[in-house]
Amino acid sequence: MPTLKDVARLANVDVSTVSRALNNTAHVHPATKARILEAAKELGYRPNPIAQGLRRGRQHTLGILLPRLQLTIFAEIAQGAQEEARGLGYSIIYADTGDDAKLEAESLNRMRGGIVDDIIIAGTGKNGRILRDIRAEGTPVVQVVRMQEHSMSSVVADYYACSYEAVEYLVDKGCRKIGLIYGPSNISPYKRRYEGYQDAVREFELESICVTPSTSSVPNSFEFGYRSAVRMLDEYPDIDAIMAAVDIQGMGALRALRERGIRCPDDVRVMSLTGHAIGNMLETTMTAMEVPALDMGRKAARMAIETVEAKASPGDKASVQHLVFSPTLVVRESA
Amino acid sequence: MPTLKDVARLANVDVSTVSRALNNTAHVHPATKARILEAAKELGYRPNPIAQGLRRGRQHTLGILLPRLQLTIFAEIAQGAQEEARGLGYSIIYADTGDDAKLEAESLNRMRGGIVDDIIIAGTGKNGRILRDIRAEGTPVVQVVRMQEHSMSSVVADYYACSYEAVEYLVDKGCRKIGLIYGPSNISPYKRRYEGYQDAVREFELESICVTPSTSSVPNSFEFGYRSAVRMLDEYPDIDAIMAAVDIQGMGALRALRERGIRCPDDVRVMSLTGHAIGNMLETTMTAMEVPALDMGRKAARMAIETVEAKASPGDKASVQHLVFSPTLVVRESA
DNA sequence: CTGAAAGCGCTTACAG
DNA sequence: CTGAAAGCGCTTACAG
Repeated sequence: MPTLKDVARLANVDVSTVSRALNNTAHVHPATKARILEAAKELGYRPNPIAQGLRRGRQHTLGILLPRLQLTIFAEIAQGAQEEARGLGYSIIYADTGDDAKLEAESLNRMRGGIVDDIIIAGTGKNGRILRDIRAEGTPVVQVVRMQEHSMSSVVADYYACSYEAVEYLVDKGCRKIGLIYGPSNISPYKRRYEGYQDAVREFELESICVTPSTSSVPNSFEFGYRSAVRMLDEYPDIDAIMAAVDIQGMGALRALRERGIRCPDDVRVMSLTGHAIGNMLETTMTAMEVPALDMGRKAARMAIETVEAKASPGDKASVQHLVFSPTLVVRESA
Repeated sequence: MPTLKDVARLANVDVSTVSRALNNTAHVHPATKARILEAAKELGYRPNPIAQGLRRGRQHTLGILLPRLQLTIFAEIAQGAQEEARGLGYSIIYADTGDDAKLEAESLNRMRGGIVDDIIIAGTGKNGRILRDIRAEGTPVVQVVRMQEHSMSSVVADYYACSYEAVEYLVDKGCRKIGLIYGPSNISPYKRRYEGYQDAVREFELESICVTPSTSSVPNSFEFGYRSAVRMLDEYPDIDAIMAAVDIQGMGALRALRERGIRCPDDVRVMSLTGHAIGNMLETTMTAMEVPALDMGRKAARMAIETVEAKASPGDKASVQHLVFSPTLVVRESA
């Protein structure tokens, strides 16, 4: 790969002049400039971003840490973030943490120290210390989907409303026995969904039916939804609605119903509390409180990048923003 | 962030000694070493990977370009690659090309020039020139899923066998009118699936039923599968099996059947030619030729990284490998 | 308008 | 065993 030096030699000028000509950072005599541009072209010169980054102190790279991509809202978050980052001239360094605190810490530590300019994370909630250190080092951190640290910016959906409004809708449809499939309440969205559900249940004087499978499995999964639904159907044979925290759990519930010959929505309604694209691609399409995942990803990226570009001081509290997206009820077949 | 210089000052030695002590790259007097380690610890020193990369000429970063992640095999490819890369001490720079040649070229150009050490790509097939240039610059390129350039390594599945064996299976089940939903044949997996289908159809003396939707839409999508199936059912009312190139198309086909009250598998069987995780998470679980996507991602990453680590010379043909994974028939409900 | 110098943070021959 | 120097490829005050 040719370097600045090679171009300078060919054009018979100093490297600094080449740099200025190529970056339009100072007046360079038109004739000189022409010579330089031609030399650069001839050699197929392209600046080394690593060297530029080291010198400028900025890599134009955004780090993203997500629990997993497959069949979750995080795939759309990642896509939105990537689109936005690309538009702003940033690359994405992506790490899948598998919701494992150790892997997450490892990835965070790999990212800090100059390799990324800013970080977007949907975290396990167990590395607050590292995150705060990173932020103190001057790297903006934006939390997406999950909001665990109030001192750092966040882009989330109103998970409380997702639950509450879903119950309202189901009650309106005549349901009185509404079960909730959720997940560990140390993760903020699950917690908020649970709270919204409990408040609504109290409000409408319903029985609270919350179930998680006995065996431990990843909450954000088909298996988890399926097992939760099976248990619910066993313990509450007269249940008339199942709300799943996320789409993939809802798919598990639909499968459980099908296996038992229970009709949906006729016998039991099923609803996803945070739907995204997949709800519309099923045999029985799924009614859901939809969340604008692509937009959330875009916003998070923009927020992170703007903070860097504004060179906000590390502890600048004014630059901390919390964005909350409202869900939209999308009625399909399942409820 | 503290630098080597800061550590050196605190420990009262030269930066070079600190570097040697921290990297275990030469004998350093135990006492000195202890002092240095303590100083490093006290300051919370961590090496700047960007500077290391510039100096060493290696970034320990792997670039991955994929058409899209959502609901495709590429999400698993990405995950496998990421797991493997992590294990080998590499980060991932990820770019979603949306199967757009321009975006792909843009991403490739952003990645070249030092930011990544190697590249994994499932490409559009339209940037062969850039890929060859990148390879000539010394950056190993591994093609995954799609194999467009014979001069570069690849990790793919045997798509021909996927089709051929699926037809065999369906014929064995008594099917005689088997339709194929596929995609643009300038993309190698679609082409191979088509060839396998045609050969099998000829072999078993069946009618060739290939349909694509009139309106243009992304082939790797639910919509595409749905529309293709609808058209097939209209034009061949006595069809008894539908093979979909990919899972998400198969889901579209299942939906089309459901809407028309056609029973699956009783009336029409549905099969995916390259199944992955999702086939098992549906109301009607989907019979598929399964492809080990996670493994393919892992292998591709390992291949790319090993080539870098071996410092293979750019044009070293000996380092070009083509890996082909065989599919496995997984019988579920839909066929 | 242009060159020479310093420096981003690190590593690695080269002396001693 | 350790320091001083050069250099990875670039940018940017500083002179002129």
